[in-house]
Amino acid sequence: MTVAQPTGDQLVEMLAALANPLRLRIMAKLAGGRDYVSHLAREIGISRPLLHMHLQRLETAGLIVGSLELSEDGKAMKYYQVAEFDVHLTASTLVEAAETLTRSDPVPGPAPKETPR
Amino acid sequence: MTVAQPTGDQLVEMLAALANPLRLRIMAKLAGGRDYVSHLAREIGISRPLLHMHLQRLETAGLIVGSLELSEDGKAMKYYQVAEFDVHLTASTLVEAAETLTRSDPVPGPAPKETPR
DNA sequence: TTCACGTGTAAGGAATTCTTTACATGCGAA
DNA sequence: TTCGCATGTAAAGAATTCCTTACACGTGAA
Repeated sequence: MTVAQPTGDQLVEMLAALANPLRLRIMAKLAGGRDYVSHLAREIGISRPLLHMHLQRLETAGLIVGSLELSEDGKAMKYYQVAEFDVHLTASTLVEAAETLTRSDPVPGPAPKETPR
Repeated sequence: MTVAQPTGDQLVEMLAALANPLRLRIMAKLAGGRDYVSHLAREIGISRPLLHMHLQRLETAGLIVGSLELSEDGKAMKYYQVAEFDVHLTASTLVEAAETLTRSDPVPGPAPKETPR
């Protein structure tokens, strides 16, 4: 599935996933070809659990896809590869995205008032 | 100045700035026309100090531009408006961005080793 | 059996980010 | 002078995110 114009929530998740130097490098590495977790961790020079966490974040955001495969010598290998995506960031695309925001922050309730001194 | 293909560090900063529902709404609001801080805070329904911080984050990222102006009745008004930007997110653009990453995380030093049990 | 290498995940602390509260300034109008 | 509305910022707590350490399991080869 190709992500082009995601909803506001999806966009926020994607951007948050990409807004990290480490994850950006991970994406770049994977863009050069699929790889499995342990090997990729050594490539990049970080611990496997840490990479694992970042991979999850990227996968949840729909930026990469993982598949568990069995190597010839019987080992379980988890391969990841970049998903297809093409996101355009522009004032107008942000407006569209903001319209479909459901989550979180600004509670539509009463505006917090600033205590006048 | 129009931002099109920012450096890795700049991109991370921009994405981090946009990866927040509140700031996305702020961008969307400002895309509909420039506004000053207090008014915008009421519009969106958040406290002014909070908005102030988010605006700073957006401005630092180069996504908005602020200008302090004097209203006719002598009040200092800080107007913000969206900057021009056009960022394309694709596997290949990420690769380019990652090449110019200077900051932070993965220390090029020795890879942290996982204690074998 | 032990070692090397693959997987996953939980627990804890460090570091950031987000948010509120509170105080500071300045100007015009009542 | 006081009030309303504009600005900015500091301090403190809550909530997240990031990272390390440590444990779990499984398989093939020595």
